[in-house]
Amino acid sequence: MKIGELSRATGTNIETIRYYERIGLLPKPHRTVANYRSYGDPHRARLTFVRHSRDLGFTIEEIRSLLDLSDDPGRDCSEADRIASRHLAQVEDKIAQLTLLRDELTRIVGRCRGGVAAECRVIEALGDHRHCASAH
Amino acid sequence: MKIGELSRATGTNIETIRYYERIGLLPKPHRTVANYRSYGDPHRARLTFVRHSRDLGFTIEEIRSLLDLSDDPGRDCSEADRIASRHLAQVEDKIAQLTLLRDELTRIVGRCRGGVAAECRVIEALGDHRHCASAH
DNA sequence: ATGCACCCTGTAGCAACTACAGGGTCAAGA
DNA sequence: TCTTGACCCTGTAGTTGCTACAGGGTGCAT
Ligand SMILES: [Zn+2]
Ligand SMILES: [Zn+2]
Ligand SMILES: [Zn+2]
Ligand SMILES: [Zn+2]
Repeated sequence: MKIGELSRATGTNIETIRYYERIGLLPKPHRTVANYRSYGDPHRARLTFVRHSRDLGFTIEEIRSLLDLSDDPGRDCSEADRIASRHLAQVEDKIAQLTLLRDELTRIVGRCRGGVAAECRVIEALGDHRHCASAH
Repeated sequence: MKIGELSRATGTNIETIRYYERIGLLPKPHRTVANYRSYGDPHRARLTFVRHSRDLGFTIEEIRSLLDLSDDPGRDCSEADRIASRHLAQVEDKIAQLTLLRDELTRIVGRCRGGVAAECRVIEALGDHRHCASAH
């Protein structure tokens, strides 16, 4: 399989595939006589794993650890669990933080009654955190 | 006021202040004979506006527009409202997306029963989106 | 005079890509 | 046979919003 096919098969940008190879996340594939990259099913599976993990918000370094783990089938899987749990906690933190932000923004947006910038409550609120109802 | 004082007064890293000046978000301040930056209250207010807007998640370009608006007090403020509303909508989208992610991660993390990597349900789930209950 | 805190410029690094520029390869159609 | 177009290659630079130096200068106290 050439890089364009792998790209279509996994929904990954070609440049991204080459990027993953450069940073050592994907192994270097064989080359054809024309120096084209040539991939097999294990490459496809690995890239699918990477893309899916990225879609779930894992960082490249986390994915690197997860791949190391899955390359070593006899190892204890508790590290995978730890990485995923920590990531879940981060997502929960982020949701909490964005929820505060949303509430504050809702309040700010709701204050504008139209008119000129000098009297705009949105601009006023942005200039002074003391108008805010919570930390953020 | 020297840059260190402005930094403490606004809770902004010194390097960040110089960065904002470089990209034209803050005006160039006067310099002392020793070539030190010298700030006044309007600078402090502007930087406070910038930091608070950043804390609320606005991008630098959005802040640039908001500052342009507040520099021109007679202008109609509807653009400020539009920028803030659009940002609010983006935050809401992000929350929705992260909530889906959280649910999926919760499901994935809950599947691990310990054991070796070869049989780990977490690693299995990361490798195949078909194990997922929703899009993400 | 010497130490220390502070300031200066300019450049490079971070994450995770994305977008070229400038070239090579290959199969199909006129 | 020639050419067109789709594909591939490498290498580098851009994106966002900072942050971290390196290598120097300034100002005040001891
Ligand atoms: Zn308004
Ligand atoms: Zn606030
Ligand atoms: Zn497991
Ligand atoms: Zn999935």
